[in-house]
This record gives sequence, C-alpha cells and structure tokens, in this order.
Amino acid sequence: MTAYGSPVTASPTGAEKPRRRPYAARVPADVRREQLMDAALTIIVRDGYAAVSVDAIAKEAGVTRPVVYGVFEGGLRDLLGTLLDRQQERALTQLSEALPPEPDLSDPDRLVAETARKMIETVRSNPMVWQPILLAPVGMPAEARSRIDGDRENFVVQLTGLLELGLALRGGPVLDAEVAAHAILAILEHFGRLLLTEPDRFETDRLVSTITGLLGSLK
Amino acid sequence: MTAYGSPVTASPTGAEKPRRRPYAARVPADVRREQLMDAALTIIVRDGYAAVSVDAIAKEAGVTRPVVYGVFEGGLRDLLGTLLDRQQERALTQLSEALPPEPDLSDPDRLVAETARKMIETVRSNPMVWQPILLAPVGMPAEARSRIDGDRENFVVQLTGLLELGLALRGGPVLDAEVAAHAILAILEHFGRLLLTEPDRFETDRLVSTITGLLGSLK
DNA sequence: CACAAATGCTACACCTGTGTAGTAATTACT
DNA sequence: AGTAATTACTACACAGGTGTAGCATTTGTG
Repeated sequence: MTAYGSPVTASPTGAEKPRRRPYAARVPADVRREQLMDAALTIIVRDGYAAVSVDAIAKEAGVTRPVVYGVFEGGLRDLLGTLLDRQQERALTQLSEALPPEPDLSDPDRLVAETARKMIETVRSNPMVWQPILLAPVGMPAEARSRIDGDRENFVVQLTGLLELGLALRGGPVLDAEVAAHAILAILEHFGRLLLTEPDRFETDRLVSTITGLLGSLK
Repeated sequence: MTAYGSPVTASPTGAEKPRRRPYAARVPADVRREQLMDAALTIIVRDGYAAVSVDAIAKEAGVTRPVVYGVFEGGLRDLLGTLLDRQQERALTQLSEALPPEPDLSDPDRLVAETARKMIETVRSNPMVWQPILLAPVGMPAEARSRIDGDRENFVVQLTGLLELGLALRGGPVLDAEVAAHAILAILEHFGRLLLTEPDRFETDRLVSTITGLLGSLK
C-alpha cells in the first residue's frame, strides 16, 4: 500500500495522501504520567477548570487521546485525582516549610509576622501550585473541592487551637476562637488571591505590615 | 412485529403511536422569560454553574429548547446575561437596604454591629440570591465573574473611604486602608459562605459578637 | 540485522448539547 | 363557532467530547 518510490511527504504538494501524524517522542509510562499531569495543570492555570478534558490534555501534551487512556486507566477522573494528590502534597509541604520548626514563644507578634512573610513569599513564587487552590474553589470536580475543603477545615482546627493558646498567652481579647480562626483564614486566602492576581500592587511588605499593624493594635 | 392483542404498553390504549408530548401551559413571552431565568437560577443553586445548559433549563421549566430560543434570541448567553442583570440588581438593592439611611456617627462601633447584623440576616434569608454570588466565584461564564468582580472592587473602594474616615474619627490604628478594606471584605464574604453552608452552626449572634469583640479590642 | 515489546496513531460508534426549519396545538378575537 | 395570531413541539444536521479496537511505528536486545 505504500507508494513505491513515492516522493512522499515533502510538502509542496501533490499527494493528497492522508499522511500520518508524526509520532510523538516515545516515553516510558511513568514519565508520560507526569507530563500529562503537567499539561492538565497548565490548562487549569491558563484556561480554568472548565477547559480541562482528555482531549485538551492530550493536545497540550502533543499526543493523542488513547495515550492518556493507556496511562490513566480511569480516564479524566483518574488523571485529575492523581494530579490532585500530587498538588495537595506539594502545597502542604510548602506550607509546613513556612512554619517555624521551633517557635520562639517569647515574641508572638514577631513570630506571626515572620510566618506570614514566609507564607506570602511561598505563594508568590509558586503560582502553579497555589492558583488552582486559591482561585478556583468551585467549578472543579466535586472531589477536588471536597479535598481542599478538608484541608481547609483541618487548618482551621489547628489555627483554632493556636489561637486559644495564643490569646491566653499573649493576652488578647476574649473571642470565639473558631470564628476568629475562620476570619483569619479568610484574610489569608484573600491575600493569597491578591498576590496571584495583582502581584505588583500588593507587595509583600504591604501585606505584612498590615498584619503587624493589626496585631499591634489588638489589646 | 407487535403482538396482536399484546398486553404491553400498560396504559389502556395499546397504540404504539409516538404520542405527542402534552403541551406546556401557554404563557406570554415576558412571563416565560422570568420562568426560564428562575429555572436557570434553580439549577445554578442546586447543581452548580457547570450544569447549566439550554437543554437543562428547558427541562427544568417543563418546555422544549425551541421555547428558550424563541424568547432569548441569543440563546444561553443572552439568558444568563439577563439573569445576571436581574440578580445583580436584587443583590445591590438588598445590600443598600442593609445600610443605615442616616448613620449615627456618635457611636461607630454600634453602627458597625447593627449594619453587620442586617447584612447577615439578609444573606441568611435570601440564599437564592447570595449563593451564586458567594459560593461560585469561578466556574461561571467569564462575564458573570467579571461583573461580580466589578461590584466587589466598587465595594472595596467605598469601604476604603469609610475606613479612612472611620479610623480618623474613631481613633483606630494607623493602617493601609485599602489593604484593610480587602481584609474586611474577605471576612464578610467568608462569613457569608459559612452562613450558606452551615447556617445552624454559625448563628447570627455568634458572628456579630465576634465582630464587636474585635472592634472593641482595636485601639 | 532481525524481532519482540512497548508505545503511539487511526478510525469508529456513541453520547450530549446546539441551533433551526417546519408543523401542530392553543388561544383570543370577531 | 370560525379564524388568525401566538405559542409550543418534532425532527434534523451539526459540533465536540468519550472510550475502545486494531493497526503502525519505534526501540531495545540478541
């Protein structure tokens, strides 16, 4: 069936033969998995969750759909679930690295300010990790949503504990610690969004000094 | 191939005639428009923005798709745009009704607390209005997103002005008013989300007293 | 260099949603 | 009641995404 001495391919013309698509570089399965997850992440960050599909991911990675199904048996659901695991782990790692290993309890205000600064810088320098988390609480598969909600809830619980301790220790106002923890988380998340959408307008120092300013006037 | 006296078909008749769908009640165009917008809103609140389609809206309203196109020339885009106008207006109206007509500047803390209470009650009693705004900043048509962002920005500007005034008048800490305004908005929105997702856990008083508690300890 | 395993591609059948042309039922008015 | 206008329905052609079976190519190994 192949054309004999067929000139072939060369573009100029001639043959309207439905020439085959050039093969993408062959890549072992586990590397391909990472590539495909990266492609999905790129799409999410650039075009939003709504734009994600097996088709779009395959195109983004420069391969055809069957390749995706070959590596993620469960299709899109499987791929996104795995991606979620990966990103969740990266995010939690980055967060825990921003927390001080051995907190200096003698100066709580300074401790808070330092931690806040580290978190802000982390978010600022890892937009691919944080944008999908901070800028898309909805519109994504329900599973992703509930996963993030779980982490958030977890964080609120920890923060509530810290607050109860901190308020007692530092002598702050008497507050409903849980509600206050929610409020703080809301501010953190919102600052994160500002960082991602208008990084130049809200410099690190500006956000940090608002936090220290507030802390300083809370008595 | 049908069995003659075939039992089948349950219903008395027996005729396998592709019987016509019963006509939906005939309704003048302008009423139909409202009905369809209500149907769309119901879907958004119940199933999320992702579930909205001309087909789904028609089903929800108990009619067929051509009815939708007959009343909204531009199809889905047109319908959602009009719905957005309607909901935006309702939301802004409700907000402005929560604001005091002639603010009593002699007791700013009380003023804030009263206003907060009214806003909370407004959100609590109008979930169909506020859920799509507070619980879905993404995943909706970009147009809706930017519309809401515009209103939010607007609100921040107003709030920034109020803060500058209030801080001077009441004698609070020296703060970056714009950043502080963002922080307050973040808290308001987050409280709104808590109200909508866990109305029983976060009673009105609990949220209000956190606000007054914070205000009272800010010096 | 041959050949087997691993990897990628094409082609198809299916599903869901869009938008429209043509037709049928209902309603309002004489 | 008869009839015209209004409203709703059916049916089709199209577009884009899914998932899979079968074939083609590449690549590692003797």
